[in-house]
Amino acid sequence: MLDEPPGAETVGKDPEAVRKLIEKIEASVRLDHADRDAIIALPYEVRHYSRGAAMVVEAEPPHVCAFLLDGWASQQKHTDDGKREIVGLMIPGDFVDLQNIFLRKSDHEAQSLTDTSAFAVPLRALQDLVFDRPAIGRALWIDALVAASIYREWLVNLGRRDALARIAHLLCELARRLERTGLIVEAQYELPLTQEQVGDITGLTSVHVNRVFKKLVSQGLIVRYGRMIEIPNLGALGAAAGFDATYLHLDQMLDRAD
Amino acid sequence: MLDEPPGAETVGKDPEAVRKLIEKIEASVRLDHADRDAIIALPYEVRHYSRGAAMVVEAEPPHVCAFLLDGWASQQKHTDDGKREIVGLMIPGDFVDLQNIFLRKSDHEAQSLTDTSAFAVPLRALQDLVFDRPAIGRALWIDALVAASIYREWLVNLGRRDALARIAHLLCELARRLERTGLIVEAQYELPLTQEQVGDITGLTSVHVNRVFKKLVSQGLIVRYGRMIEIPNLGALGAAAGFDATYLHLDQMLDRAD
DNA sequence: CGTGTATTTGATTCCTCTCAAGTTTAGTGG
DNA sequence: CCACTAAACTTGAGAGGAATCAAATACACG
Repeated sequence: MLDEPPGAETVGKDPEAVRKLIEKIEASVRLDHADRDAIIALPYEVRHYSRGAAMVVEAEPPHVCAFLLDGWASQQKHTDDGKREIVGLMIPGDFVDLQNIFLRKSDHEAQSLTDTSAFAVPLRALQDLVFDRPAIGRALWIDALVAASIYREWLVNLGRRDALARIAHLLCELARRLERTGLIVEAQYELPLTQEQVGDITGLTSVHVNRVFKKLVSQGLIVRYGRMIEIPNLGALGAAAGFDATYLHLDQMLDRAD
Repeated sequence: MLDEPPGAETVGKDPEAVRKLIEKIEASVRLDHADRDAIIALPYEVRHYSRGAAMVVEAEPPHVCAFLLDGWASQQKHTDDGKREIVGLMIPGDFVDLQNIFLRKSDHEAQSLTDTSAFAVPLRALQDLVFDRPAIGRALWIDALVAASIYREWLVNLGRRDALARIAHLLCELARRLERTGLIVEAQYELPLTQEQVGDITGLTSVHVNRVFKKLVSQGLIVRYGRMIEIPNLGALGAAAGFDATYLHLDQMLDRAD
């Protein structure tokens, strides 16, 4: 059905994956039977991507939108002299390419940061769903707008915070986002990013990221076990970061009476 | 009909304003008669805002979405220690608060940078329009997604470019955006921003912005007459900035055959 | 024309980068 | 299962770009 890019392997159907997508959408809007049936009727494939595989290719017309079932992915752009900036992170439960749903070509690329599996839907089918099923359309709007809100907060992070606050802020954000997916256990989570990638997110070099990590550890704000991060006191880390979770719009995820 | 915030003055109806909104939407999608009638039937007010007036208030439930008819506006956020970051710029033809259309409270504030006039529509009416008229819904999706694309490019700007390239990039972007609105005359446009505001966009101090401006002038990349900026050679400035206009998705603005 | 705002300029400091090298970890094949 | 290798992490020294502090000049507005 869909062409298969390198690094991706199609594994076919999986009712469990459909259930996860419905659950995700129902976190922000109320669906009726027709809405759920429309999702169930979506043409789709579950795909596995190996670490580092391209999920969205820049300057190409996007054909597929992927809902992340497992693993992490990133959006990134490059300057003309080859420097990289990671402009977005996607974790399980996020859409990888909703940003391209109505655009003719992608202004960025997306790749998997770990081995990932995703629910891939042809763009055309998703576009139709947005207009045919208003409740689903609203959920996708909300998802895209929250992603934009995160971009705005990252702009503040890069523009107005020093290196320590930037990294602390990133760690706080990930803690709050992973919490919702149940990926936090005893204030710990795995951060599947190299220090170079953390630098590409925060506008720093990997050398400086390393120094800041050590400083965060020495101040007792985090504990590291390999790539596991423990945040013994999220409030303290948040204070160091100037973190305020409003921009994550977590309240959108509760049931809304309208 | 709508409550009037301080600094804003409602001036009532204006058929010319409705025409401009329709024109803007028709730049990206094809509308039929019913679509146009739905826009004409929108409840709205034309409002004037004086320079510095709040157009969107942070943490408050947004009630109105404004389409900018004249003047410039900005989106901004603050760190907990009071530093400001301007995360978005709106020029005539942009929506001021589309980012909040489906969110319960705003994560940022918006204010006018000059005296402005805007076409203000109650959010509820705009939400209904998105679902009742798919063509209009698509146009608003595109607008929101292009705004998000600009956020991504600004992230690259802050994370990976030095001061000179950052400011050069901003000037290139504005040149291309203003061009579409006919606000460029003989490679010149008015930049209604103080150097402090340019610093708030680019993550720099006003002192350093001043020095970079002088450097851009001494290199012949720009000429300044007060707040008029002349770009004698957009290609040269673009090269200094590493500017690539793809992210503005200007091709979305042509007619699309689908 | 006075007054507050914005711009300009200089001197100094410091945060982060760059360059360089060593160490640890993870992955691979014999 | 261990040796080998590449990638990732760590540490140090020195350089540099932008911030900070301070003050003077230019400009807009009532």
